[in-house]
Amino acid sequence: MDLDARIKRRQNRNNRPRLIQDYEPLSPVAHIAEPTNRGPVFERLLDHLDPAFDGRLPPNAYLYGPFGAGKSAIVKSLFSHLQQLSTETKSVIHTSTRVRSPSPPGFVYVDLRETQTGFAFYHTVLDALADESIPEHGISTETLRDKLRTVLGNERTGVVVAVDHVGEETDTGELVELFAGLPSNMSWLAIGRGTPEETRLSEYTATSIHVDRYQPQMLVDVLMTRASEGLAQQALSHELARQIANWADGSAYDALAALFIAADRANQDQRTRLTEADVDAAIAEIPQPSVSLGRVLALPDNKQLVLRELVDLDETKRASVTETTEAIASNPAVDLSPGTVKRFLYEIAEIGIVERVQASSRDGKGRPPSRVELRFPPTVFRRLYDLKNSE
DNA sequence: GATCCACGGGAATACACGGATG
DNA sequence: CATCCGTGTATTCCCGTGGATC
Repeated sequence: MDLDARIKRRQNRNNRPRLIQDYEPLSPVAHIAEPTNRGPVFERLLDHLDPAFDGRLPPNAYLYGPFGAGKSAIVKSLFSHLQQLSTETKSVIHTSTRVRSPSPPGFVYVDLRETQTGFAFYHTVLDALADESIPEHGISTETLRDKLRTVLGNERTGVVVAVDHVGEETDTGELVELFAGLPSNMSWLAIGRGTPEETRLSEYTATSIHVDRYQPQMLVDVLMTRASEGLAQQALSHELARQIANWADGSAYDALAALFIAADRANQDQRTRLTEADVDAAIAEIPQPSVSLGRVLALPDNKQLVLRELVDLDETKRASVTETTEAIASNPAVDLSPGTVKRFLYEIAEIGIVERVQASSRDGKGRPPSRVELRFPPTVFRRLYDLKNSE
């Protein structure tokens, strides 16, 4: 928690006891700086990255494990520390008259959820490596790649790129394609869910590191830590945390989503403590299986806008894609043609963020319509979307 | 089959913006 | 400075295909 948050929290205290002090620590897609209880995984990653400390480039590798095991949190945290270290070391070397001390590689983290095209990928990497700002328009992908080659040519040791969420929108073949034609002083750490074999990443990597789901006790710790940062004192009992943890089956994502919804529900009721009914209701709201809100919140703005309207739509307006389209497109807040809204709905369904469910074929002629059902908990999306768009 | 919608791929068009040109 | 050009992205539109009933 940063200082601003601490001060804000003191301010709020004076009004009246507020259950929710801060949504951020409760968010299942926010990663806190130091993930708890993940020491062994850090150690294995550091073993793999060990050559970096001698100024050599580690080979390609693959970190994999189930949904909500903390993979992204671990790598984000680790890479930001390593990058900082790398920058500091380099500046020391620059200002020192003595040479010969090994130059560490650079470390860049790329999330393929936000970086889906080759253009976006090269842009992100380049932006992290170059001091100058990189244009986002009027420049070809090929030019961007050339620039990246040039920058890498000046890197003594090279760069390690963490590529998160391989296998969602971007598969192994596309990953390899992105690195094709780039200098060999660039290696990658892929992160995904599938095993090295089923993703064929074993063909490209020397090392695979597996992350296991959380043990229930670890999840309880995670929940208590987040609750202490985001909620009023004593709002979450140890017993309720245990219930959530047991249900979540090792997924910190699911556990935090449940906590978030339960807290929101209690807050609506003007209570300052969570009850078992809050938790039950929360669990009922989370679809199984569900898709990460990280993916939802990484969609283009207008697609998120369509979803934001969708989650508030009356049940009766959701009977068919056509009806849903009309309801959303007729909203003045949505400046899109009905055709586009419909297109978006189909595309969002195609990638599994909503699911088309065929109506029990009844009256009428022609192909029976289908309605869309959410594959993510609406309460969390609603709050996070509104928070993000109110700033 | 014939007919009626639902779907969804992909072409066409509009757009935003950095850079080049005059 | 005003304008045009090149490029990737967003939006819109078109139309063939899929799947149901009669």
